[in-house]
Amino acid sequence: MPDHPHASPAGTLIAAHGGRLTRTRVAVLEVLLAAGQSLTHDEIGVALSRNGIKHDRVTLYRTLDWLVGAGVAHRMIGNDRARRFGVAVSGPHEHPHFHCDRCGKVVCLEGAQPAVAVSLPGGYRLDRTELLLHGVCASCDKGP
Amino acid sequence: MPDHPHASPAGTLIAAHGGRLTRTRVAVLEVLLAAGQSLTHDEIGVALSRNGIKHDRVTLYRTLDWLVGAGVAHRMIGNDRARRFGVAVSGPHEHPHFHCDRCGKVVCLEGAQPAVAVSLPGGYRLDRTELLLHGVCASCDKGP
DNA sequence: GTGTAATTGCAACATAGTAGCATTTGACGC
DNA sequence: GCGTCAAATGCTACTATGTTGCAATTACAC
Repeated sequence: MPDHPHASPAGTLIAAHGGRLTRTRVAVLEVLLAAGQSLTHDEIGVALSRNGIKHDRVTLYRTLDWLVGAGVAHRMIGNDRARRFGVAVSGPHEHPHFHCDRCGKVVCLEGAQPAVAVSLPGGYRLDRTELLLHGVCASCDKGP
Repeated sequence: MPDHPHASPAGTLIAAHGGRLTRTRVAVLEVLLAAGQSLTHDEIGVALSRNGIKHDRVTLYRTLDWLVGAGVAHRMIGNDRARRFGVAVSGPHEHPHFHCDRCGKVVCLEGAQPAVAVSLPGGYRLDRTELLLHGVCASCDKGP
């Protein structure tokens, strides 16, 4: 394992949120940073194993919960009812998502959330809106 | 139990889709029609029991699958990662949904989906967009 | 180095949904 | 009405996803 974990971007990010710097946290965050897209617990677990990081299923869940609580990562629910995690790039999570109906991949779209005007029933209070685009991603569209 | 199941709106709807008219199907569809909002399998199960309809958990899943396959009902995933079912009122499911973050209730909003312009990465193909509004519903906002 | 509270790892539990298969039953022809 | 038969049901058992409790370990402050 690297002997200067504080030097990595992941380590810096964790320290900045007052968390203890542990093997699993650094590794998970590095996976998320490298992925550039949302991943399920399972995909993250596989990536950790590939990187030679021994870990427990529960620890992974708790690590991700901590990352979400610290505002470092965000969580969303896919059509397959599995939660997906990604790094929270810019504060509140106010940008559209694209969900590939073929492979289940979820990517964050860069453009800001377009303002939408919807009439809510009386008494309802709106906190935030989430725009989800469904379709087929580039890699799935090429291959069969 | 009623002795003329074909006479009910639920019975007519089922027959129109070439399905067999069974106790569970009629009862489930009646519950959905009466609800006016999306329900989880569990909520539907409770409603069935209240109506004195004996049923099995698996049968309920399969009944709901059939209803979705026949285009009579639609399915969506809530933040609690449970599937919710509702009657498909108007063909494709192209209207916004409101999700109450307090009680988890999901309601279909009547207004049509506003057109949104989002730039998709190259090679991505868009099928449909889903607009999800998060907030607190009227009944949750009143009571603590 | 030592103390201590945050993390981890394990086992058990919980919830949502699916699969296989024997039994029951709705629809249809008679 | 009565028999036939595939569709639908009701079991049991299983998978997948996620959570809880608790004892052992470990990062960090001193």
